[in-house]
Amino acid sequence: MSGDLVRPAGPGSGRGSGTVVMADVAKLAGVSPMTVSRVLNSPARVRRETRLRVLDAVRELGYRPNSAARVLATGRSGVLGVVGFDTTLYGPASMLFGIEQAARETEYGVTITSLAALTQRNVAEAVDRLRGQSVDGVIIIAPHVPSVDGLADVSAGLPVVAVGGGDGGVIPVAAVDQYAGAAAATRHLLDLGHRTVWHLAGPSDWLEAGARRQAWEDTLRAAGREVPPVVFGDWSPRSGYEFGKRLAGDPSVTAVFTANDQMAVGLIRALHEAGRRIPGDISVVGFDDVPEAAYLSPPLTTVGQDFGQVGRHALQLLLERIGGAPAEEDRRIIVEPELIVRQSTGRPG
Amino acid sequence: MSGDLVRPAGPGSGRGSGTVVMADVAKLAGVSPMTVSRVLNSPARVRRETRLRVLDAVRELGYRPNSAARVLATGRSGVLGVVGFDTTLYGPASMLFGIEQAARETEYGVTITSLAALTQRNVAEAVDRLRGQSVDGVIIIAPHVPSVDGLADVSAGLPVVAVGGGDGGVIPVAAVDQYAGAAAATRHLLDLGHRTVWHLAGPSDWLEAGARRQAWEDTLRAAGREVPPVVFGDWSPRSGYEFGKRLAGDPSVTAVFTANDQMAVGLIRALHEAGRRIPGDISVVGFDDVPEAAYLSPPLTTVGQDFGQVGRHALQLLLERIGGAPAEEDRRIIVEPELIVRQSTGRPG
DNA sequence: GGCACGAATGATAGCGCTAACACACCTGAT
DNA sequence: ATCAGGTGTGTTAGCGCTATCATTCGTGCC
Repeated sequence: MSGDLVRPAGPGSGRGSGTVVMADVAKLAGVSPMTVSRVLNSPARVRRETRLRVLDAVRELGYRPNSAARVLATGRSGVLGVVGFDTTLYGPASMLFGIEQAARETEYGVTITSLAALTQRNVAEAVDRLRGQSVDGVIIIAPHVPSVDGLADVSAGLPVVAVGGGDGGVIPVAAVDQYAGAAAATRHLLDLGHRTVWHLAGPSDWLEAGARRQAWEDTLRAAGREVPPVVFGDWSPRSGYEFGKRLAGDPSVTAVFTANDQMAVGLIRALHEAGRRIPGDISVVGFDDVPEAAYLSPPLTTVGQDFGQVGRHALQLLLERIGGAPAEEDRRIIVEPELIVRQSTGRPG
Repeated sequence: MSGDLVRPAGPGSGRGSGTVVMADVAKLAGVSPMTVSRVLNSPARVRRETRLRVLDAVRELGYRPNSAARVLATGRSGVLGVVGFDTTLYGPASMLFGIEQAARETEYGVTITSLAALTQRNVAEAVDRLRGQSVDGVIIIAPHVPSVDGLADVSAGLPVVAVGGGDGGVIPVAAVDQYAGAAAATRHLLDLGHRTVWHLAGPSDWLEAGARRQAWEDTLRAAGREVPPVVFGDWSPRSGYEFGKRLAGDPSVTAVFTANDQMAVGLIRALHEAGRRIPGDISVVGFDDVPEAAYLSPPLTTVGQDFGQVGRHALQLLLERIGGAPAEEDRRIIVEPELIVRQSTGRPG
């Protein structure tokens, strides 16, 4: 402390009690700062007696290491970035929660950035912003075609994994098997005896929506059934409602599969308003198994996804990468969804 | 790495993962690092011509400032911490989203920490962890009695605001007027002609749940009505369902107010199963106005809260504090909720 | 008893950035 | 010409921590 007449305004400038730094601990414990650092980072390399003395000093002074300084010195931050999109939707929100939970058990912090619009540009920018914050890795919850496209360039040198409906490719992905879930839903309706199944898809540029739509179509085709025209909703109950109003007048419709539960809610509302009974007149299957699904009127048959598990897997993939695992080609973990049959589906007629 | 030649990045956007630092930019622009710093932080102090030259160099090299170094030098991080709890619930999730949205417009980043259990100890620990990450301030979404208690000590020297149902006190609070919302809901039912109103409350240690319960009780008392026994749920549809099964057998029950929409969904399900009609036999009011509320069967009368607005206000309060506004003044911003009458409520009998 | 050898600790030098001051260089008034 | 006062830029010295090497000490060995 030579020129302490002029102190740049550091964190907690002025107040003596405010900032306890490593040197303070070192002095109190009668060791060098380096030893304090070692005690905190690789305790095994310090003699037991010394270590205890240092830890006592840490406790007595209430010392907390300054992470910015640590980052600067090591290049590692202990923080992961998560890029999300519309985190009020049940899926993304659950995903975020799952990741945060999983991260907590590993001593990693989580910084989020959500996007207003999912353009490739935006995603690139978000990743870059996170890079500026020295995150050790990034998880992208952006099950969106344009956003995942060409992500590889963006991530140069920074471990990145995607989560959700990812098509995979260059970056590792943890996801639910959307195709299997949607196929099961469609087959369930056919097995009940419905001649064919209508589908309200999610936005066409969402990967998950695409996979569900494809599975629905393939399943109908494989069974030799007619494939009704697809309609694209926007995940909202309102879009389900509008679709429902359109379908309600068509007596040939006996089964509908919507790409998420919220749209199913809107759909069912419209059908009810039109006097159609569920499942008496029309069967409905959703996707997600939101907490309310079991308690709707009628309780909704749907496809359950374990978001928490996907979050954990995504984290695991990311840690592999951070740990310097070979940038293995096409690494991915797929979680199987589960068809949950409740009372919104039944035999036709 | 200091003496390295700066790879003249190819024509395209930098694929160069080699870290570009300020000195590189300075060299390329033919100025000192300090000038680069100035261009980035207070552009007005640099001559226009120089500034443009520097910005060109920044672009050409794809330079991104290292935030850790900046934090270390300035003591400010440009990152806010958010302490959350069970971010899958609609309220907290919306809150988080609102805050993140608002923060994005101010160039602040957001780091979240969610808690498994809301004890005072945990909250203190979370705040401390965030402090270690040099956040400039903290927003606590923890509408929970024990967690807010004694938060003042924890936050010594660090700006902290609470959001949600906060009772206020030492730390500033942005919140929805829970009391007014619940009072309006209860009064609505009385105005329709119901003799009294039953209530399914939220967990007793949530501040919001307490305020809603109190308003319900006060409103009944003020109207000279009998106050039925309170039952405490856990916000889940299941707890609403169980309450509903209990109430279904009692023909004297004609109106119920549940502390959130999810519980209302469960409640309605149980009543339907018991053959009670809504609102014919029993009227139901929820709280939150989740997106599905308008499309349930029947569409749910509920109390809408503008979480986005609360998030923005919380951020505003926090920025006031960070900007060095005079401390504790029992500062708070209250947002008025809105009763949204739909079809789950009607006249009794 | 002198030597090599490992374990424990200390000294030094940055990580990349910015606050504060120092130093040009330019005006315009004297 | 001379000086005050500005403007634009460079220089220096850290922010708090850790990597690296240097140093000290104890130990075993021939």
